[in-house]
Amino acid sequence: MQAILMPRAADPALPARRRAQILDAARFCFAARGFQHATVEEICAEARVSPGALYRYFDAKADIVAAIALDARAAAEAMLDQLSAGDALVDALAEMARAFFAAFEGADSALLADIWAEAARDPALAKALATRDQAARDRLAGAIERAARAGSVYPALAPADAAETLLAALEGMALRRTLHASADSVARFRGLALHLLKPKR
Amino acid sequence: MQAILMPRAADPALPARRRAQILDAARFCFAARGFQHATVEEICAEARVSPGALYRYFDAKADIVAAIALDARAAAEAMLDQLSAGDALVDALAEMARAFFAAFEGADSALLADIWAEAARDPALAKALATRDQAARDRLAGAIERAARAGSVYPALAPADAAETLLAALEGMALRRTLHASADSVARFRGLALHLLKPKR
DNA sequence: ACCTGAACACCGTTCAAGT
DNA sequence: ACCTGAACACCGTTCAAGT
Repeated sequence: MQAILMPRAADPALPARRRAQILDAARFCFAARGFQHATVEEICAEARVSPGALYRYFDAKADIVAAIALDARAAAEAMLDQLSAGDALVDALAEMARAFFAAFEGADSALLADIWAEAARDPALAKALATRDQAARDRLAGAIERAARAGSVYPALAPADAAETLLAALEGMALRRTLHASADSVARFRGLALHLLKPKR
Repeated sequence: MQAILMPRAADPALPARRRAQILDAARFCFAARGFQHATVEEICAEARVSPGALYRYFDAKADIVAAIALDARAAAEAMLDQLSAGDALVDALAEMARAFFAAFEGADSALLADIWAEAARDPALAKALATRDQAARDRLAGAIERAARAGSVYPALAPADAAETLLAALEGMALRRTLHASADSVARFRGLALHLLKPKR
């Protein structure tokens, strides 16, 4: 009888597994049919769960969106972790730009804009993004400062300002690839970094 | 009888008037309740027309959105027309940035991101935006080139590249204001223009 | 020609019922 | 505890009927 009133805890890893299962399905559906166009029903079918089950793990479709949006940006920003080696900062930045643009290419191109659109109307997502962004900015500013101290670059701006300006340009260029799918965005970003950071050679 | 088969054309200005009436109402509703949150029913109530009437003038809600998005950008980009006076190019650019940021402030902050999100999945809007954007870029590049020829700036990049980079940074900074409502975006953009254009003094 | 408004289709979300 | 799936509420869009 106690066994009924206080049932043994079922698989404690189940919630995490279900979440992953749903997120995977959502990623698939968003990539296939676009971000707002994919329906909860489709996600459920792909994840093989009922709507009721989905809503047990996420409060709303927007939450799924937010989780995936954060993941997408985190993956693209992970490049910034490799920036500690101060020697070839500009090359490392160009590589980061390449990775960032690639992350939001093709079917995912709408995702970048959608993240901003969601953030503009969802304070919780905006806050989560801001936290992540602050970390990215700090890492970039730190890399610039170290390189400057080592004498390998002569930044035209304070490290924090240079970092913010570079990230803004990166974001803007990524968005603008929607209009003119210019293959030279990476080169342009590299050129900007070059002129803002003025490396030794 | 002919009068019935071929009725005299009613007020030929009516379609334009109705469109303006609906767009005004939509602008009001979007500003009040946000962009995706405003319903067609609300817009109809505000414009004092029935849904059927609205759909006579617009094929879909997305078209209303697109029309307003284009208008908003056009207004902000109109600043670029004042750029022909080559003497204080950097100051003029800073003023343009201020106007651009102001256009997408507060309730309209989501609008900027929504424009990009819509463009990413609506080729027609993307094309319209691309055309407008090309014109803006050309005007900016022209202003830079004239200033360079006059010897008042010494741009670090080719005019076209400088223009594209500046517009990308402008866009990115405008978006990033969603995260940190930094009041110094204008100053930062001015700093970037300064370093890319290197004015005489 | 232009409009109305009820009806339709669709989709995010909930909840009573199951195991 | 976890899940199902029918039902609900809402909203973009259409269309038969009016003038």
